[in-house]
Amino acid sequence: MVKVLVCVAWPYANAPIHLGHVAGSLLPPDIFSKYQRLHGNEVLMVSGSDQHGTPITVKAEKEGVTPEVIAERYHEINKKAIEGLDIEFSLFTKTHTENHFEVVTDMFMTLRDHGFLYKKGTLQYYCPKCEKFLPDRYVEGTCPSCGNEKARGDQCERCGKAFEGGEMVNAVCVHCSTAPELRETEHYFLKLTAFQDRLIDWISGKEEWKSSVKLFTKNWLEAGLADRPITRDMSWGVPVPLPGWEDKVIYVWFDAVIGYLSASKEWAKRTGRPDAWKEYWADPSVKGYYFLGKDNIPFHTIIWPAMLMGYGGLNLPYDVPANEFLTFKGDKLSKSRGNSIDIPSLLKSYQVDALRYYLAVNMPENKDSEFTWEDFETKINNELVATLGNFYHRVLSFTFKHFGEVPIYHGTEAQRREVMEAIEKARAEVDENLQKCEFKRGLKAIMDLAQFGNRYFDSVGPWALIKKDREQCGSVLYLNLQLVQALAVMSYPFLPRSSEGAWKLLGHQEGMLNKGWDNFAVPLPEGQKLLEPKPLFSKIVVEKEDPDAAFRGFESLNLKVGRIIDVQNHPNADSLLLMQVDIGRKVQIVAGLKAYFTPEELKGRKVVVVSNLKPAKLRGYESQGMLLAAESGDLVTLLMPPADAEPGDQVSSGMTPSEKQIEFKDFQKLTLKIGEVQEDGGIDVGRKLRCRCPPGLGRSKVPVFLPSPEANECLAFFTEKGSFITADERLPNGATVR
RNA sequence: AGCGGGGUGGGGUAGCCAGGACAUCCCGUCGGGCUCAUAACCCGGAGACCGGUCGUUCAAAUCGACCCCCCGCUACCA
Repeated sequence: MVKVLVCVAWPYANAPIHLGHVAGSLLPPDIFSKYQRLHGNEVLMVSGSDQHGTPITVKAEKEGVTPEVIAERYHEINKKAIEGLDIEFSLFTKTHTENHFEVVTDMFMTLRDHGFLYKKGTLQYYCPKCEKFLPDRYVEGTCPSCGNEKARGDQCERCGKAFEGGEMVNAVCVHCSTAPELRETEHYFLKLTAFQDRLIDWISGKEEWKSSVKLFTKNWLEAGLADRPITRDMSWGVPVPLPGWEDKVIYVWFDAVIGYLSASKEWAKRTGRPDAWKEYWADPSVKGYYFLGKDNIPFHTIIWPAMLMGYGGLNLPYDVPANEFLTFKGDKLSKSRGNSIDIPSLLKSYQVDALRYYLAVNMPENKDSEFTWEDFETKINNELVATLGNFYHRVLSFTFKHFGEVPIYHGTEAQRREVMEAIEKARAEVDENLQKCEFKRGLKAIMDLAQFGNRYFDSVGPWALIKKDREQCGSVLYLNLQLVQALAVMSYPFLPRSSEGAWKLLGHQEGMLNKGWDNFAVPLPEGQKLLEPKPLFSKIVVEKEDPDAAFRGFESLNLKVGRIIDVQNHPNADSLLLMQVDIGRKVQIVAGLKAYFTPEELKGRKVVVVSNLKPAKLRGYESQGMLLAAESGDLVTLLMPPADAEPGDQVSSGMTPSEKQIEFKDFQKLTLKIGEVQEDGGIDVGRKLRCRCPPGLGRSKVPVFLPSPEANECLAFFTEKGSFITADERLPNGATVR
């Protein structure tokens, strides 16, 4: 019996967790821990909600509530979702607790005593009336560079100039409009640079780490570490435990990783053995596993180890089996089909084990994987139900019907050995892979055994034997039941419900966990009464796709007719133009068109604008949309709205454009091309496509939307008045629009 | 554009770090079998010149160079 520490990345408490969290960082440690417990090992598995930091205060301000309200709300939601998925923590706590504050304080003070923290002063705005330092986003003033009167503390949103302390003109506090004064404020910094060499040494010994994790860490270390500030001027967080620092808190990234330790201590207190945590942290033979997504790697392979080195006496991570991401391209479609991807509604529609199976079999262990409803449906129905579920059920129901109990075994040892060897082979493979945190392979070994079971059942043909030789039939069923038992035990880490279900149907009184991992090889007690079996898994039906689904992607774009009012050169970039465009309201757009147009050519032109693009700063100036242009080699032309179009007209193409903002990268995924209208109403974009458009298109070049790059159908652009957007006749068919 | 990861039969994947005999497995597909089982199960077939080009080697999916495409982060991408 050994002890194992399992640490799970702390979900941030400003939103509900989604399937990506589950597949990436929650399910893997649960499988691992269940496996370890089945082996009789003692597992301490901890995590909790990461509740501090600015995103939570911002959300709280928006809703007009305190940060606690937000942090607690999502803590509860997420805790429930995790429990619903049968993921069992020793403790799933949160960071806004007295215990956590104490542990963070201890870490802070110890690192400070050991000389790994130092103070550094910076100039920052201070409001004399509110009597506090103002975080950057709480200061407004006039930008000295572009004259924008609504510039914020650190940077002007219009021209993007970054301010040094005090550069902004007429700064005011956004709360009370008092002019703030500049004061020197101090912050603590973690001396990461001091650990660089030790970390490099430590990493080099990590043969068992995934190559991606190790390589990423190595590159980061070789690029050189920088000391990082670990305190901030705000009030939501862990207070800095020093006199005179009452208005500051510990930076969230510093406090959150300490959660592993504080949760372990909290767990120990709760179990009534306050020192029990040391068994997992101070005994060098105990391995600590940290499960997280790839975005979190440096915190667990560099920063947290550095903190632990600086603190002293505690174990560093043994393995960090970080996963990639589970993505959902079908997310939008899923909503239109009445399927939602959030966990509570998934749990309402599908069995927990079905979800766990799909997420495990599709786990992003080595590269991003994608959740699709179609794949979900086929994997559940054709693998989980058809292979494993069917084997359980055909064996249990046939035996129950004809014997009602575990039959007596009259067969030969050779016959028994054939089955036991298959079981042993699967056992060895599952052991080998789960110990290395290779979950997909482990699951595959289980499914292979289920397949062996089906083959075996077929080969011995109990349905024929029962008519000829009841005794012999009982013997082969006995061996099949033995396989069922082995599968039940082995699959427990992945599929705990059905596993225990099968275990009970075999008539066992004692719980599986008590019996433990090795028990699946033990002979079943002959004569043990079976329970009446019912199928452990059911097939699922995912609703049919909506016929318009192909064009839903177009709805994510909110296109409007605009008129360019003013154009200036971007003061700070070679290729960018800065323009004001009327799209019913006035927006500023930054476009990389300087090489193709002069400001005079553009002024006054009607254009097509993506109006719901998420604003972004380009070389400092905010761009609140984008002009659609077609390009082919050196030829770049703007799309042309029809004569009757007015600024603000919707280019809806008969769909319902979304009001939601679209990320630029998502916009880039859409396929927009130039095509030529054919006699028969089709459109040639280099190859011929059917066009989903109303009549009235002349023979001309037009922009079209394709549901996918390979689609054979497209949608032309037309306004709410029904007139078409066109494009320059010189463009070749298939030119791209962006 | 820079950095990292990836491109393997229709879809999804293993193998690649430690090159070598028929390129793995799942799904789908085609043909057959069975009828205990949730039209589930079992057997067999078809289907891949392992993104492209060039190189190293007796031998490359596996090593190297260059190029193309996808994904993530970063950026004077809008």
